[in-house]
Amino acid sequence: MRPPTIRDVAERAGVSKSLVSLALRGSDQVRPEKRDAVLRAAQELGYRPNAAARSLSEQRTRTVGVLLNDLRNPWFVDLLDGLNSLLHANGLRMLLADARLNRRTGQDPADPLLDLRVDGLVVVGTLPDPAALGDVAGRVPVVLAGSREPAPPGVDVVAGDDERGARLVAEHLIGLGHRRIAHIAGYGAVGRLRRRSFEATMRRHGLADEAVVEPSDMTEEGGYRTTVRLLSRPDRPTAVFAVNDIAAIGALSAAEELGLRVPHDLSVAGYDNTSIARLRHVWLTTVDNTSHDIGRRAARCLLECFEGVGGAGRVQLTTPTLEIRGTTATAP
Amino acid sequence: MRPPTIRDVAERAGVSKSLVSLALRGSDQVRPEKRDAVLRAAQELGYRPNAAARSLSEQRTRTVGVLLNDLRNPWFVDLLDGLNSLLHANGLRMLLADARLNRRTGQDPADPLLDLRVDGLVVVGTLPDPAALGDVAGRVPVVLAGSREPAPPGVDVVAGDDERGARLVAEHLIGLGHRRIAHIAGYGAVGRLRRRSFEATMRRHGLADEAVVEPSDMTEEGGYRTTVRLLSRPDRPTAVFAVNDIAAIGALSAAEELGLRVPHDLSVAGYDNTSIARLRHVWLTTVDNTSHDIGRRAARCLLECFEGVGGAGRVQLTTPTLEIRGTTATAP
DNA sequence: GCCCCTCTTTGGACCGTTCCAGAACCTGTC
DNA sequence: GACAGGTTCTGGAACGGTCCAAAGAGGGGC
Repeated sequence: MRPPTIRDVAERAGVSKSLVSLALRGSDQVRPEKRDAVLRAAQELGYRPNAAARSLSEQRTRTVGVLLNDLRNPWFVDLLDGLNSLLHANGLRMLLADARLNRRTGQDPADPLLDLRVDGLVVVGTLPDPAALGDVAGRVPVVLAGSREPAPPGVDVVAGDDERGARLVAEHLIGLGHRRIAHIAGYGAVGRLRRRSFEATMRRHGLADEAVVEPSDMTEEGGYRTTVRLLSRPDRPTAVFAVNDIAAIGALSAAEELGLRVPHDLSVAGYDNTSIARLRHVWLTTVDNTSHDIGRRAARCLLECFEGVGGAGRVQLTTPTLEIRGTTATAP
Repeated sequence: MRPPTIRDVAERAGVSKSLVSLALRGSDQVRPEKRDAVLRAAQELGYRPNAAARSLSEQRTRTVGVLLNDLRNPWFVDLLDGLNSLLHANGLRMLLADARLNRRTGQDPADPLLDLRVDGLVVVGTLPDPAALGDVAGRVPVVLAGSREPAPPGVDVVAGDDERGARLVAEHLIGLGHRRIAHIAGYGAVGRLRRRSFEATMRRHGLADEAVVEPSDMTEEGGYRTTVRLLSRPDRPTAVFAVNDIAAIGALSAAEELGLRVPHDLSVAGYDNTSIARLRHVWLTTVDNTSHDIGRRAARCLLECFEGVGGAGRVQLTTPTLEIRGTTATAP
């Protein structure tokens, strides 16, 4: 009792398998009555084309692989949404893989996707091992989305403008009268850009000496510990700008624990506008990266690659906006 | 410049393609020197077996489809982890699909997975349209994980014991001296079971008249609104048990807004032990569903189905545990 | 009636694997 | 040196689609 094949449909409709193939793909070379007969037969048998056979023959899978670095930090959800909407409209399906899940096996996290011969690859966020991308990029179009890691030649990058976003936050805090402002920094390209832009903005406002920068690992725990350190200094900052929302949440906890009220005694800002920042209980001032737009652009990039246009190693930046919520206020 | 095929490897190693196939799959029928020659040739050419061709020939894809209902609520992350560990150990890959993303197209969200001829399907959480599963279950082994929706015949179910979990929460609150306890209820099987068990436990402790139940849509917004309603009653409850963590977060916001301190004036408990509940800033008392274990069991179910054993429509329940954190305390 | 042209339809090759029956190659025995 | 019996290796047939060259059907003009 195996699933019906195109030959079964052909037999039932009384035509050749070639005609079934033509009819099912909506060719206008087929006489209407035959087309209807084929469609009816397919319907009655519950026929579904076999994707493996099709991609073997077509030499393409109509599938785009999406490599996520960590499902736990849900900042990428909107990005996927944007990506999917455009890919879907072009008859492509999306295959998700979690780099963290496959990491333990020692092989490249993209391997399963490459075995499946995906037509393109979207790498979302910062990868554990960006070097491995070089090989991959030679075989299949690759787009980096949401992170500005240095890309191998020929790989397009779509991401938010981290420098602009960090500047928005810094200027927002300075505008509120804060002078002593701390930055919980992160790693990778994202961490570096946000940090540099924060420092530059402080300098431009003559506050170079008031800027405090402490590194963190971009987790809640890291944000917490870093903030405890920051707030224990004699010259305590009145505002903290965290490299991402998760670290900002850690900062909130630290403030709370040390008896400081947010935003009355301490202002806190994050980055990414994750769903956590939008929780009323958190209501974190943060930067919105227009992730949906990033996803759409990444999709467009890939589509262009398929047509032989793209792949020029372009870097596209989207313009982030500041989401002012409840964790920032005028300096005490 | 197409990727090398098994024939290219055969030519380079000076053997037939059949032998390459044998050698690459680790057969012990191959003389060591030939095996090494094949492996070297494959390595040099950067050969990767074509998954489409293989599954066409093998009549199986070595792939399990995982249908998620919503990536936004990250309670399923541990579940995936458990699922993946066992599947991976058995040479199976995991393919994620988001039911919500594909919903807009009107087709069944499992369609892309079925076109790919996945060997099995794991449905994670409550589906928008459970009826559609009936058809699918006839074609391919299906396991429902993490939700106790009524399953079509032959579909196995693995989930946490919601009744037990809800009882744990109710008894915890009662033990803390709370009498007037509210439940923010949800929908679906999960919502019904947790609610019933809450009510039964209250009754068993002679508190049937003190139990207040209000429905919600299991979102943060819903939890917020429901709690505002609850706390505006003349006979205000001193504890709130929410159907899930997200709704509990909404409850926290409502309490905060109405000037009630948690847990001093109001105790709040959730369900699922999501990463949000673990945030220090939230530190929510909640029920841990042992999701990792649920994932492993779901994987085992599928593996049994592949061997013709399972598929008996069994229901397996795991034993949840109570995570007591900072949002519950003795009654005021 | 014949030829040509266009519109439909068809058989067969091909995509890259696995699987299987049988060929080729050893090794030892008489 | 022939033969048996085991171990290695190979060619060709699947698997289920797409694609293409060519065959068939119809219609119009002579």
